[in-house]
Amino acid sequence: MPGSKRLFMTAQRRVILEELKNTSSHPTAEQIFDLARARLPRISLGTVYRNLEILAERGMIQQLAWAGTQKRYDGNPESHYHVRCLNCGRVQDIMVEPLAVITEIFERVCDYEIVGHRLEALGLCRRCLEKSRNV
Amino acid sequence: MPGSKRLFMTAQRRVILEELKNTSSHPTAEQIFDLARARLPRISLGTVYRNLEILAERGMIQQLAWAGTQKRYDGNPESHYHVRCLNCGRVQDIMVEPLAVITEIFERVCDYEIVGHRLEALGLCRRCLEKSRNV
DNA sequence: TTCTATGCAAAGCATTTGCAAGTCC
DNA sequence: GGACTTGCAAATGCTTTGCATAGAA
Repeated sequence: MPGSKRLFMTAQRRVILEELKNTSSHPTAEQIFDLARARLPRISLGTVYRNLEILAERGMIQQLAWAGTQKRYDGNPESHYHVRCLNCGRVQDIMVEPLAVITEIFERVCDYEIVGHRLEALGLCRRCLEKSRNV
Repeated sequence: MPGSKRLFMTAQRRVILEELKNTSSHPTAEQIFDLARARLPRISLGTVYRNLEILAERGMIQQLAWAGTQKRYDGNPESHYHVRCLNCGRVQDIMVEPLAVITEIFERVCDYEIVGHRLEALGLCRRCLEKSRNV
């Protein structure tokens, strides 16, 4: 079962966690690797992936994973929504309370016991909108 | 721009489309490949991927990028929601109109132009609920 | 001292692509 | 006939894994 092993707080793990907490850009593993390598030049990409996996498993961070896209990571473990720019791929937080109405509606129309949902909005960020206006 | 080319209805394309329309199981490309190969033994996986891409681009089918590692496909091009059973992994269609309120709310709290969203409910299907009751 | 983690490189997996030959309209 | 597709195989891109060594408690 996940979480049954002891968790050593190595320099690598601490740096990864810190960098993730210090950004709101929902970076990819590669971007986190770059941030971490600036502080620990010998850290490897494999270590970054391994730690991101472990930290997500323990609920210390969030993994934003949709098939067909690169995974992104969020230092905020609280559940919240995101918007993704279809043009540049940027992901940002949405400051909205979880929508209970979704659970209510879904429970009414199917015979599942609904325990949650994953919702991500798709759109165009202001930067990309402006760029396309100036073509 | 997508859709500017003529679209030939080859045997491969027809079979892929038919198999997708005939199932409600939201198969992966590989599963569609197996279904198609039963009818066209020489079809290649690359052709399946290419056609799924083209058909989705033209709005004839849907590409579902859910949590997980593989994309899934839906022969129903109308946008609709899905529930996933956390226990057995089954995915089923939800017969609900797209919730416009989601777009409204998201547009109010961020400066993106929202063009859509992906929403997947998570829960336990009746079969799994009954099984757990009988333990 | 023991269990856990790291670096490195190789492997894995889903998907995409180049190309010559074939097919559709 | 010309545009579009196919099969095949190689390439790509992201992620995971094996293994010997290093580090944490």
